[in-house]
Amino acid sequence: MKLDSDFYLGENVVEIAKYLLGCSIFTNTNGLVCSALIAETEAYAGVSDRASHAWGKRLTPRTTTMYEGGGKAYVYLCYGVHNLFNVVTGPKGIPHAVLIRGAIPLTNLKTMRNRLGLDDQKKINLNGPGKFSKAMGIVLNHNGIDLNENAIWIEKASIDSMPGPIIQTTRIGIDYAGEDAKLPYRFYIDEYWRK
DNA sequence: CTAGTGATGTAT
DNA sequence: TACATCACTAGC
Repeated sequence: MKLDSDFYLGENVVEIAKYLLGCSIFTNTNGLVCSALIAETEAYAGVSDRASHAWGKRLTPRTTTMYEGGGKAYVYLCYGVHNLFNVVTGPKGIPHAVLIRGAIPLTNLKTMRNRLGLDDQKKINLNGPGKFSKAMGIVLNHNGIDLNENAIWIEKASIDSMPGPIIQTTRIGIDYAGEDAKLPYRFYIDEYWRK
């Protein structure tokens, strides 16, 4: 069952980032459906968070999606190479987002291997936001799409996919954010990887 | 450790 | 119109 559309409208982006751990994310790209279990997330807390693209109420062509209200996909190109996927959360006008940083492959591993250029036997590692998006077939065109539709969606964790201990720590790759780089807005499921 | 990548934002 | 920057990854 897809997450309720009201869920994405929640005010507390940090709580949402944590809750998304253990949920399943699905993509249907060019008719190829893949799914993975969300194992690592980061919260970006809107206008007051120096690490956020929307810091200081910045509203640009790129960040418009973040202001459109929870339940949208915010996808942007990082380092000219990687399509990073975020879940927009919060009420309309509040540009909160959760970056999906890592996942465990669940279904259609063959398609993921093809997209990653891996051999048949090789283990698929989605331990990084760029790799996650690449394997799932998420590209810039997905920016702004509705997560209640059928291109990308998230389902609630089932009882038997409930994760073990969750680690809460600082975010990656945001040294430019000054004091806000110390905020404990990153979450991951301990048993899947440690970094 | 370092190079590569190109859209995006900000300043001319 | 120009230029610096970047929520990363692969390969030493």
